[in-house]
Amino acid sequence: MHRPDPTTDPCSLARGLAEVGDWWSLMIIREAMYGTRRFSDFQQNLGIARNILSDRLNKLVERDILRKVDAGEHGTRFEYRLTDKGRDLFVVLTALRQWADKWVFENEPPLLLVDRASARPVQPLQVLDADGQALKLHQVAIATN
Amino acid sequence: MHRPDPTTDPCSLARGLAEVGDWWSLMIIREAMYGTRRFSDFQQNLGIARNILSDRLNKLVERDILRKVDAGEHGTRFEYRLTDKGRDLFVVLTALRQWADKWVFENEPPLLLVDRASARPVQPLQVLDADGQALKLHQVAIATN
DNA sequence: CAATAAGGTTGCAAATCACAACTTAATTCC
DNA sequence: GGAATTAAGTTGTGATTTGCAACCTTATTG
Repeated sequence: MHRPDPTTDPCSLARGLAEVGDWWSLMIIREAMYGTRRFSDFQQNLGIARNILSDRLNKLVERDILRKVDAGEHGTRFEYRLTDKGRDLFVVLTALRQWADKWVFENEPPLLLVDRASARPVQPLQVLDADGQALKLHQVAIATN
Repeated sequence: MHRPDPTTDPCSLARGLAEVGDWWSLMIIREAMYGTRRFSDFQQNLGIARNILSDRLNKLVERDILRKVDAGEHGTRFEYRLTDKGRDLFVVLTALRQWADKWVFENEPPLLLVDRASARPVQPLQVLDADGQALKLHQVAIATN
């Protein structure tokens, strides 16, 4: 990927993509959100090659999205857990999930994201203005900070 | 990318990723949201190789995220425009943008997404339950539909 | 004390990507 | 009205990244 150096790109979208915008990274993050923590479990649940998994886990740890924790006292078993930064990707993954629910499955998704307490589906995400009004693409602009 | 065949994966996240989860595809979609429509303009604004751009544009058209429109009557000039499906990715890109604003730029993003009418920044996206209460990752579950 | 499991690393073949050059058709320039 | 330029690609070639399988090392288990 010889794209414009993301570490100097002023667009946060590009910077975000550079950190997590990769098939396996996102699948690992999804899996972590489902509760997976161990190398072997990621490997089996995702069917990913071990070297690729190793590489992605290291990168995600580098970027402070996962934390590598010693599990079992002897330094031979580890857990990879989401950091706050990683956990915050929940909104992003939810947005993509909802998009695909709507457009790929045409509103008949086989799996549904629900509120654990009430078992009712979560609301569709919306971009809101400062007064809480939903905004469409053509109603927004990019301003310099 | 030898990942589990996304066309049969019941997880909409995986299906969504298979459609747009690629650096260049997302940058093209971002660019399209900024108003870019022509092959040459995408090429120059993104600094992407022409064959890769050609490939990604074709795939995005295939997937009904962009529409290829004849501009100028003679079939030699074209425009690539977002479809409704493509435009709906606005929420996804906004979620990622906000995440990077917060975590990569540490709340000092150089560029800001604002409401065009009031020039005030848009609200941070939140996953809400059916009653409008914000939900955290650990409060949700996946249910079969 | 041999076998298995966890968590990797290494080597190699296959797929993907980037860059540059070429193509074709229309338009503008002189 | 011929020459140069622009739009929108396609093709070829080499570099990079990926995937798969095999190997390694340090516990634990039987």
